[in-house]
Amino acid sequence: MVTVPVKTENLDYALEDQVGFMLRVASQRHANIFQSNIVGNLTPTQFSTIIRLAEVGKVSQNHLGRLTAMDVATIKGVVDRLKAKGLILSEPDLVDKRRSVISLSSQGESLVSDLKRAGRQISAETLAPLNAKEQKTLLGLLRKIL
Amino acid sequence: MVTVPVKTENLDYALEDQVGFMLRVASQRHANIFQSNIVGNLTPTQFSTIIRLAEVGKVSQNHLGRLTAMDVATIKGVVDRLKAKGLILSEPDLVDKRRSVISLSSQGESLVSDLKRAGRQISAETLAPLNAKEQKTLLGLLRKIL
DNA sequence: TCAATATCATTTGCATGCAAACGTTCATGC
DNA sequence: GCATGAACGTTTGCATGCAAATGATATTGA
Repeated sequence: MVTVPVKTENLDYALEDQVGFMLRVASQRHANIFQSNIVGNLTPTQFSTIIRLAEVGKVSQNHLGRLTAMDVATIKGVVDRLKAKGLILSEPDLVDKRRSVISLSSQGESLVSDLKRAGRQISAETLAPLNAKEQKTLLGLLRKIL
Repeated sequence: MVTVPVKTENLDYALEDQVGFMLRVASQRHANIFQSNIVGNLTPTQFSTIIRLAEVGKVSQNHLGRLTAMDVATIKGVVDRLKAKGLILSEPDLVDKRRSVISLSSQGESLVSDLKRAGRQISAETLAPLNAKEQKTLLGLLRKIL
């Protein structure tokens, strides 16, 4: 009988079973589904920004970033592009001179219900491989690791 | 008694409950954990590339991209940066002149077990809010929507 | 054989996504 | 009142991530 030394750290590491890898791949599939269902040529972050603005009305740019889980640099780029598309407005805050107040334009407002409809379809399609119970379970578990 | 028309598409759309939004936020948290645990200043895609190369040895660049769920343009950038760091090698394929054959350098090889150890830690920390059963459930459900 | 097709790698353009540094403005506490 | 620190928005730099176009090379099927 002999004992064989084994480097345990080299065994059992399957990249495709790691949560980070799976999150990346799942995000890719979702992005595909998003792109083929979305209206108005919006990206996922642009979509989230419009939806949030529809909920909260006027809000400062950085606060809008926090409400949509975006860095200050990221939300700035998103806001710039949505402004260029005419979907949102930005005005200086007269009380706090540091702030820009962001809001939906009427053109942005008119997109909201179509966007919500598309959003529902996108979520449904992404979760289509799961039955109703599994869908709830997945969302519940994902919520715990945010 | 009157009936009231309701635009159903405007009700019940909670951004934070959509699978795409949750995937994005979960990926952000994972990226944070990754960054504070990884060795050698690698990014997640660079990490995946090294791990896969350690598994498969020599492989063409595009095939390596498929093995790591990366677009041809994305894997090219990752390969370029890993080459610049001296962790991988690329040589022309003598049989198929279209191909570049990618492999780990000895410096890259020597990183692998530390990377796997870090990878295990990163996955564990990401999943730490869940108990063992929940972790298995989440990974199983994620696998179904890839 | 050889034309149609597919694959490989590259490049460009656009859009996240984050860190870090910066100047401006505001709020707090002494 | 006023210094300290916090928050706001901007900019730069780096790294994904994908679509689309391009040129070179292989494969195939008639």
